[in-house]
Amino acid sequence: MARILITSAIPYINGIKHLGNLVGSQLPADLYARYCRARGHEVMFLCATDEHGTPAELAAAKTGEPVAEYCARMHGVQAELARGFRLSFDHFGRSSSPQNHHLTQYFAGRLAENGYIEERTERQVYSHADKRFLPDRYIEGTCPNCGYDKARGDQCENCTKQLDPTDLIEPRSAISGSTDLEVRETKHLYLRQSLMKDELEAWIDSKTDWPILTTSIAKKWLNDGDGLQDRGITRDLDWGIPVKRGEDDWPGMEGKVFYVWFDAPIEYIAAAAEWAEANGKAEADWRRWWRTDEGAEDVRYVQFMGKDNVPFHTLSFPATIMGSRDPWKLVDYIKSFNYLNYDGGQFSTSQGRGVFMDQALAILPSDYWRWWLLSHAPETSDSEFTWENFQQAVNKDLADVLGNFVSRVTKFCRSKFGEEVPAGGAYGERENALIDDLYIRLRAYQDHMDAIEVRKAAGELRAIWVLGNEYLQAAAPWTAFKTDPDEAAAIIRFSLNLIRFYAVLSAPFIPDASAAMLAAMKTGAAGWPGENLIEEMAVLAPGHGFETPEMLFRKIADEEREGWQAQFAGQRG
RNA sequence: GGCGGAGUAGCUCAGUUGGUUAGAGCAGCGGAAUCAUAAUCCGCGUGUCGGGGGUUCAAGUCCCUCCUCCGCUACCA
Repeated sequence: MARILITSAIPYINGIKHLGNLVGSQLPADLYARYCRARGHEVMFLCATDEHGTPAELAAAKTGEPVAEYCARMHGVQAELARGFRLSFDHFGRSSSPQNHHLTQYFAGRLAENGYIEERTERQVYSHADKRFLPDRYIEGTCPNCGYDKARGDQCENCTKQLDPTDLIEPRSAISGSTDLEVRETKHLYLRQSLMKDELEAWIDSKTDWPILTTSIAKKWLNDGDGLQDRGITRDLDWGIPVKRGEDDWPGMEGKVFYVWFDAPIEYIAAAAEWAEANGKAEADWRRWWRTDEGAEDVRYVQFMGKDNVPFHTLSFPATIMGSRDPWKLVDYIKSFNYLNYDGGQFSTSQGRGVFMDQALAILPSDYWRWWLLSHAPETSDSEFTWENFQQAVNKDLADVLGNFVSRVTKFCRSKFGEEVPAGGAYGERENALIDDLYIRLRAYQDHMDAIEVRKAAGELRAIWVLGNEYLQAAAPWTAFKTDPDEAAAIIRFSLNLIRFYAVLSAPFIPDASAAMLAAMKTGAAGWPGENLIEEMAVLAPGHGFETPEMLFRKIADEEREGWQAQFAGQRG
């Protein structure tokens, strides 16, 4: 029994996420959270929407909504989709919450007190037409290097040269197209990460068990060029958390807000505070997860994210926490993922390429997606979604191997013994041998889940399902029934117990199917199997009633797959 | 350009600190069975481990070099 704090990278509010986003953070985080709960650990699983920044303002402007309303609406949409995918957040918060306002301002105050904040005056491009300062990438113009006329202020996409907005010839606003631009001076706060470079490096070096993907990215940022750079943490925007020094105003910073990458990770903490408020808990109830001086000393904190988020989670956010010189909980393990590609290219939110969360749920139940995505999670390298692979894997693994096992056992029993666990006969050598095999694979499955090796865990779970079919095929109760009905009864009794066993083990991956299997066996979600699997295979005793379930998983037909291939070949409408 | 990741059977991928005939699932071929969603089970894998060179008694596994793909490169989030 341990206490495990789990956070998933918080999805940006701007639109519906695609399956690549889902498998990179929220879905594996949910798998781990469900597994940890099943093992009897106390879990706090938090996520939220990341709501601030220029893209949110622009998206809201596009729909004509006030940005706060837009974010509230989109938060609702994302929360509904999270429910659709059975993401078991203890709380799905919002980075725009009052709790996050308070905490973000608090952290800024503490950092300032400790000398980690510096005011710098810099020159940025202001657009009169848009009435806003423009981030570099929102400025377009002609590249001085290659002449490309849609070069962005940060980099030319044509010749890949890094640019400064002032380098551009005939610069214009990418938002309005206006050329009425002006370079203005503006004052911003910088987080002096460079002062914490050694401290951060020592901390990273102590994390010898982290994935290489995680530590190599962190070290690159620590040592690249002149080393870790200070980072601007404020912006000239309307939508965001007003810059304050704790409770106090910050002279000279009126009308400015914190930069999203400062306030977004703090939302991990604020989400716990939101959870407390939403559930009528006390302050101490959430602080025991986050303050090592208030009960979090024994908490293990695990973060899930795509590789693009690693620098912020290995450096900026830890710098924020360390710099506060408060005993806030630092992350213990960072599980990072590569990208999932779509049919030969990238998933793309901006281009609407690929399958998005709402579209996926409209096509098939969440378990199908959960199973495929998790069993193909891009852990060691980028991986690829193709419709053929999806169809084959889902049909074979879920319908043929698991679903059909449940079907053949329950239907055979119904026709020969009725819908209750049959009495008679006894488990023998064959069952003991299977129990030995199950035990070995169960241990391997648990080891992989403990290590958050998602694909390997999925492979082991599948192998456990296969053991049932192998057993049934070898034991052949349909043959035994003709000469020795008691032997057939024992085989089926064992098999019915296997269904319950599978339901328990499979729940982290396919929670709905697991619940359907338990309901069919008329049993509740009992605990995770212990060391003694012989007892486990006797939970459903002779006479225990069950229902022959409806088909657990239907198969994807070729015509359907072809239809979806065509439907998703173009851009999202 | 710099940094990082990847390139292993038709497909998707495993391959600890270098060590017996390089593995799994799917697909394919052959067989068994007929309880079941025509599902299941058994058997069958010589693939230049991206190319080349080197270290070693021994390399997919270490070193060098080249090629290809991808990501990041700090004001997108």
